[in-house]
Amino acid sequence: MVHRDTEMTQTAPFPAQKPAPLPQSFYLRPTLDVAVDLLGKQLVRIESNGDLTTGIIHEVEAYIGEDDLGCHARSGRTLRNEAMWGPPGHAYVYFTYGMHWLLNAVTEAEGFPAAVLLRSVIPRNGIDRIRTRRKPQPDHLLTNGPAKICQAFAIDEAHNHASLYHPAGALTIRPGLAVDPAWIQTSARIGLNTVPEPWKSIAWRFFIPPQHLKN
DNA sequence: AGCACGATTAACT
DNA sequence: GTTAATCGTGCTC
Repeated sequence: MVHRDTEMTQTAPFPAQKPAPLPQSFYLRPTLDVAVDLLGKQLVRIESNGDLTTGIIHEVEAYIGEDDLGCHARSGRTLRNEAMWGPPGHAYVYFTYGMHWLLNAVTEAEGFPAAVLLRSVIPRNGIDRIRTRRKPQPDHLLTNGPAKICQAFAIDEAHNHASLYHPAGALTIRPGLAVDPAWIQTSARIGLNTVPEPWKSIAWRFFIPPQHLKN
């Protein structure tokens, strides 16, 4: 299989030069720890034809258990949300607003529903492909939203339950940039408009302002 | 069976 | 700042 890339600076073939995916054990930890540690990591999409698209994760949110009234698990296990009860390190991809897909990484032990929503990445490889999939706009607006990521990386229901740690997987998360803890900011989670307190305001959103990641 | 709404986005005033 | 788009899901009747 030939791996192609649009970056002029890319010389060695993928994945030889790329680090191995984060192991499943990375995700088998408290969700808040996983969320913080996902900042600076690389989201890596390899399509069946070898096309490579990657980006640096810099904004995430944690959703933790049935007691978290902002989490889809609040209404119990259903066909839609069952991936959150599954093994850690797999994808939970769901459809919302009648048109958008959103990507989460499942965390904690199998049987406990929790996940980290990927809200924003900075494109690294495959920017031309991202520009094609997204509507024309400035680069900094191409992947700065959870549904934008899925559109830019061609992620949909086919990836629900998929492993994020299998080296040959279509969708993996791999080591990326070193992160200075001082860069990390927190806030309430976005879009939980009708969720009761304290869940609406709890600071389970973690992000790094993009200027820190200009490497 | 019907209905309100969503872990959003883009376009609009 | 506001709002349409667009439909699967979960809740009510």
